[in-house]
Amino acid sequence: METSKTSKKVTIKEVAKHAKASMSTVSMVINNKGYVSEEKKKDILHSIEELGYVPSASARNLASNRTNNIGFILRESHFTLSEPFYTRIFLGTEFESKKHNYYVLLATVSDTYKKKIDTPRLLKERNVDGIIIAGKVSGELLEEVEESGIPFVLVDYQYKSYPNISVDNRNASIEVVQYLLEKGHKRISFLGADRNHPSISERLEGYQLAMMKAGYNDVSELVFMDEYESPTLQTGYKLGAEFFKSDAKATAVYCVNDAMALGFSKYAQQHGYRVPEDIAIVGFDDVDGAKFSSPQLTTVRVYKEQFGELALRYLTEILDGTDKDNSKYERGNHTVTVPTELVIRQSS
Amino acid sequence: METSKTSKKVTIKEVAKHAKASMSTVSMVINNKGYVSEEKKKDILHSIEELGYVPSASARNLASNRTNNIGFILRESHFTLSEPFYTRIFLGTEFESKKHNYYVLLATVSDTYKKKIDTPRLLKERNVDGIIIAGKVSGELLEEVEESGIPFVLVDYQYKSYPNISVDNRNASIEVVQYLLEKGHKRISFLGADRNHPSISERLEGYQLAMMKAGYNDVSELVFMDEYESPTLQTGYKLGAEFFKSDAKATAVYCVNDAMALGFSKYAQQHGYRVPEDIAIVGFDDVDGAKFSSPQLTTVRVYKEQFGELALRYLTEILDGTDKDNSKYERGNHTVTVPTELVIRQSS
DNA sequence: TAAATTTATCGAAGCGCTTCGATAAAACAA
DNA sequence: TTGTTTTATCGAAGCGCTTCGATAAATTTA
Repeated sequence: METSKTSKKVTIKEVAKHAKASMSTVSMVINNKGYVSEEKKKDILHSIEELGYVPSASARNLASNRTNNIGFILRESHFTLSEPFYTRIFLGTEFESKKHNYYVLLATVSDTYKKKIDTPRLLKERNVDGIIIAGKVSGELLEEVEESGIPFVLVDYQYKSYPNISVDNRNASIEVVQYLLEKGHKRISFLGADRNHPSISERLEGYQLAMMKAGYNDVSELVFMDEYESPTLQTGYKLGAEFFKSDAKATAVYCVNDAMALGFSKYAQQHGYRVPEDIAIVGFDDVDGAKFSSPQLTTVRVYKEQFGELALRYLTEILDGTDKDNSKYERGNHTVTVPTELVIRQSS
Repeated sequence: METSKTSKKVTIKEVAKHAKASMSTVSMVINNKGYVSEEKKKDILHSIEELGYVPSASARNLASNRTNNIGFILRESHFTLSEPFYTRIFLGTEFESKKHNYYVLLATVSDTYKKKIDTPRLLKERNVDGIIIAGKVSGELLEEVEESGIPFVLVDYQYKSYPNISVDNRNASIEVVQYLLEKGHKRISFLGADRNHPSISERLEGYQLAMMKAGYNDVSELVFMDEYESPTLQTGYKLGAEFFKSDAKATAVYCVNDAMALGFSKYAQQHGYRVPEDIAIVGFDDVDGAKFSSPQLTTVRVYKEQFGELALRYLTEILDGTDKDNSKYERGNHTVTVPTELVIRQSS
């Protein structure tokens, strides 16, 4: 690409003149649609190179009535979490957006979302073609987005039958249990929290399913849930106390996430239990801390970037109307599932 | 605001008709410029409300030759750091951007930036009015941005005499040393790393200055630097070993950041030194971990969100040409300084 | 009181694209 | 061969705004 002599902006008109074509033909080449002969196309492409032409986003947007922006809505507290889970998802979206020529506009919403008052600007101004909503957000917001008519997908959260990208929680749980059974564990506990969170209940279901399949029909005394707490390190620690005081007598614990696993592990070690000799521990998420804990935590890895990528891809498919092929979506037609991987480390 | 009957988009034309004014007058009201009588203004504002008019971003941008976007450039690795330092700065920018009616476009660049190849799309397409660059980035990138002619400011990094927002490192250091002296410490050590990082060398200078003022003219045996390492937990741990083997005999250590402080603290405690009884420790940054460590870390708090806010504000001032009043910028005319706060906890 | 300036309003051009016919040549069918 | 359909190209309208004069009334200045 030659840098043009003057730094004046090159327009499609000049490209057209240079390539001895009409503006419309140039436009067709740029957008790769309509009928253009190979020669003409080559000429035009060449002129574009030569002149260093870059289309003006605003002009295209105005003319085509699209914005080329995707909104990414996230709760503020989720964004600044020290574990960069959602940050990574956002990054994945960012990456993928380049391929599809979208810009991603981030909008954080407060945890106490109020309809009409806190409406993200990008929604109000309709400055996006589609929206990605990550993590659990207020139902009011979801309804507002739906009312707007702007296509959207949820990531790592489910609500009604809105399209969403989710971790394959059930299968991941089954895999964990099977792994633990193969390791020779007879009694495997489940450590959970907040029952309202879809991910948690799905993980529990997967666990129950796998246990049942292995002949354990009643796992109730093996399940430890702090149903009204968030799945944090503290909750894990607390449940650790309950666990060791109970007569669960499990030799392995499957924790609903890494934070809880780390909390549980801390309790265990502080009270003289060796990990994994006395008690094996498996977590979920594969946060950074999992690899650096001692012992290093066996866990289910979730590919966060991929999560964001998939969300964007799914959304663009909806936007481009290439969403026909629902066959590839695994659970029903509104959920896309991202695979996980069991990462075996020292804690099991 | 009434929701219009049909969900068809309301344009400025309809507002004009409704308010019995011309499009140009409506435009002037929206942009708050030119001459418009109070009554007319009221009418127009009323019509805007009534029709639920929201200006089309693309149309304004095309007509006014601005984009209303601000680019935020960040190294990818800085974005996914588990300590959300830059993430918070970004968030601050996001917040402030709402007030100024800008959208923030994030562009992450790889750590091995290659000119022309890795040029962020928003730069190539010139889809921003101004750019914020956070943290240390490749000089090539900086030059490319400069060449583009798009106004920019650096955040938490300095390069040549480009406009930047920085922590007031010198004064913060002085405050730390004075605090420690008042606490009765006679020998105060400094723990640092990577000497090329402007922040680190400034903190060292501040330390030296304050010590000198207190009558300690030669602090060389009190300073521990791993000049070619990054200021990480590991580096802090390593320097801990050096420190206790040396004959610095300091009773307090001022660490260049929290990560190092935590590493140092870990070494100290593992080797039987009590914090703060045997050795007082002060960090820098006030990361989340500082509050949760044991003992809780005394540190210099940096207001990350404010950082981002200031950057955006500074940039908009440049863009709007309201940058005349340089008097408020403290060190020279290209650096804006954000204040810090000493947070006293248990480690000192 | 006349001239100059400020205030108020409007029409129209134009920002740089996309897209909708119109037109015609080339390819295919009947 | 004649009619259809497909391929190729172009001109022009128009997307929704901003902004530049033009015009004129109101206000200030000389």
